Amino acid sequence: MQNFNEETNKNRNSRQVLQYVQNSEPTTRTEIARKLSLSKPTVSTIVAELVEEGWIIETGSGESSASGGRKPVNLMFNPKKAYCIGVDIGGTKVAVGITDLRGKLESYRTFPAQEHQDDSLFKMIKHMVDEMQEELSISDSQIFGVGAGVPGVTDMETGIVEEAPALGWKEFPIKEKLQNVFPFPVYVDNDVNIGALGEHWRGLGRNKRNLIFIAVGTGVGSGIILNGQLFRGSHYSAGEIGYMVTDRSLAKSYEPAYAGYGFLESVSGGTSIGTALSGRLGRRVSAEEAFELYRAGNPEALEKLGPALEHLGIAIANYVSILDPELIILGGGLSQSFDVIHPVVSGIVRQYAPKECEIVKTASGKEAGVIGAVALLLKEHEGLYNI
Amino acid sequence: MQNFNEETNKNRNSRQVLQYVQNSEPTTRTEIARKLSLSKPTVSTIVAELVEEGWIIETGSGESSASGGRKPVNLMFNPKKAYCIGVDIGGTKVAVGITDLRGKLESYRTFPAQEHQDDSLFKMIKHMVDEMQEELSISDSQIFGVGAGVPGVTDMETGIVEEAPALGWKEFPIKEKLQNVFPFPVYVDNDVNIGALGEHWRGLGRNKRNLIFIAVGTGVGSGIILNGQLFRGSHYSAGEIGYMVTDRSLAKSYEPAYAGYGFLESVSGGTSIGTALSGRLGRRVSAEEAFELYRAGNPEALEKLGPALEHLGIAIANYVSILDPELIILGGGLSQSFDVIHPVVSGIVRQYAPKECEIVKTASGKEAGVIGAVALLLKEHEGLYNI
DNA sequence: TTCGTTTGTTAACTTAACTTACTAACTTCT
DNA sequence: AGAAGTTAGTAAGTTAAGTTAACAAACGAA
Repeated sequence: MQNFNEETNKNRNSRQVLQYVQNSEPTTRTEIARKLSLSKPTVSTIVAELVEEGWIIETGSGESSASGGRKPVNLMFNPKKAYCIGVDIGGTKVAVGITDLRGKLESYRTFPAQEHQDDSLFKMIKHMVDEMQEELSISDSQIFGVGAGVPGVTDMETGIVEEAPALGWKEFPIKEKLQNVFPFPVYVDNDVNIGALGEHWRGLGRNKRNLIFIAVGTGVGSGIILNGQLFRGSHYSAGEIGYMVTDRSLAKSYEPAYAGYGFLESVSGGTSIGTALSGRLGRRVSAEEAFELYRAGNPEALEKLGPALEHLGIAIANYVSILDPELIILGGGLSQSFDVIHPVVSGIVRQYAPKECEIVKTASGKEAGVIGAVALLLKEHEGLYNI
Repeated sequence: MQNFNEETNKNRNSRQVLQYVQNSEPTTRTEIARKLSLSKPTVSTIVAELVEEGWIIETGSGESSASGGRKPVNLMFNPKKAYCIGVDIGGTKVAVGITDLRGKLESYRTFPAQEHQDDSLFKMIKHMVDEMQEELSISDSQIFGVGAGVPGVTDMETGIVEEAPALGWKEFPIKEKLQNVFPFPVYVDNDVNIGALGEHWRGLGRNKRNLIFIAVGTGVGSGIILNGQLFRGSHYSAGEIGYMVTDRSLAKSYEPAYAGYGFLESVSGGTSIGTALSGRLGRRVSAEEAFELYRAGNPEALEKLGPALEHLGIAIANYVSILDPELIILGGGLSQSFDVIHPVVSGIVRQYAPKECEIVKTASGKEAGVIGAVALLLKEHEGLYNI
């Protein structure tokens, strides 16, 4: 029974049990046996092993049922069995954190990205992690692995960043670089995918099978979770909503906001909104300021921002038409102006898409990137433990 | 070892072996053992069972390898172990066929849809199948099951057609109706999903992990295969490309071609193309005729058809931006004018989408619907056999 | 205190892998 | 032609990981 193809049967069952305990705390051996349709002895041996290894903790006995009988032993998942490192590399700052297996942040720190280049960056990351480990007295053997997010198209498997304009990287072997400083398994993906994973694991997308995370900032990008799995596409470029065209006539003459920018981000991205209004008003306006003016009913702002929001709305409606997701989560810098964006976008979705779809603003804070990176690690890592 | 959760381990391995034999004919016990990393004895016992049951046939011995040694016994999959019924219900005609497990059509016949309504339709289908079974001398016990395609939004699980305008159905329990006449497992899905499954199984999409099948006819619809699995969305309405908006300004004023029609099918669907040109020329023109005039360089046709094709191109480019598929297959009535459509569409995709994507015309014939329906049956059926 | 109930364990059995050791069949080298 | 070397497939025995059946432990209530 050693092998049914790379994965032993026992391991499967152990994983199922551990997963069940996680999702149904507190639980008992008998309950597990019933729910997973395994026999009681099987569950007992598996639980014994998991308790031995420290994945599961027996906590006092629970309540016996109405009709009497022996009280069950409560079983709880032990989220401190191991710790995870999450790294969120952004254009301006780098965030590093250590979480437990539940995604609870135990320690977190950031440093400016620009000060360091190439190898010095990774030494700095390692240094931060070492400090945090010391602080929390977590030994290397307790570390499960490293997950990292990068703002650019990334090949999960080779770990090479095809292109990350914000960092000036091209064909950059980030996984290798991280692996050089960390003696743990390393997983890398792009920042929007990480955002989607984070929302699915710990954010508003918990228990949703199909969701889209859209980050509207300088550019517009999105991560797609279908059937509970991140969908990356054939060339790791699924979710490039920034390239969506929402106006045939306009598309013929549009100018990319930056080289390599797509249509949508050129008409609805943060930079474009700012510059468009700046041109109209004759002074430099930031995107936030533009929204502020829009809220105040400034006519120029209404004139310039209105269409930008409509384009975004159409792009999202198109997403709904194609993928029929359960939930769309908006994140990124512009999600601060969700109060302005939401009515326009959801009106357009209702008007044009065949099905409705809830659209919400992300509830995660600054640490979302780090937690998403940890979600990536736990999803991809082929260990006993799995989200 | 009875249960690791609904599915025994043995069954998994049997299925893997059978699948391997199918895809790698002819093969041998030793090769299977190597490729699936199972031991030789294990493979021998599994193969013995499969031969006993008739799934696998031993054909003469093969060639021994370069360095000598005993000649292996060649193993072949037996596609005649069972037969499948495929039903393709269209607005104008109904097609029924019987195929073997490879999807080879053994018998096929059609009849007009309108002549029959409600229960009479299903009696007719059953009658046709009975005739074909007799002709081929296939007993009920050899029938694997029934797959069926319907032109409308269909809930795979309950088997209820939400709405099929072409047939005048609403909340129609088609699975139940078919189950009433057939004593075999029945699976139903909508026609574009079936088209996608057919292309993936026997068409141009073989061995592709991610593909889109787009049917351009009266309306525009699509089926999505991601990671080798049909993606249906949260409300069974994924792939509704007909609702995609490709022009913000135009969308504000467009009139649906029919009630419930989306933007894209209203500007690029077959009916709209015909009527648009009819209006311009002052006489009734069919879509085919419109393409004919376009090929001949007729200025009115260029003026009306050009934008329609561009809208379709943008919709497909948006698809590529979002899903990054490996292949897009065009089908439906208008794919006859692929020579006209392809240059426009692929030019637009190259211009606006972040990655390239091959776009081809379906190579399947009239029987595609029946074969796709069989593909659905084999995908969904939880038997030993699986595509 | 005793009885019914529920939890969890122990013991014996079953299944389906595995390993090791074989036979069978074939090629090639001498 | 016969020996040596190679590869295919089988037989016998072992091991892992389940199963069922029976029982001990713990508890509530009559």
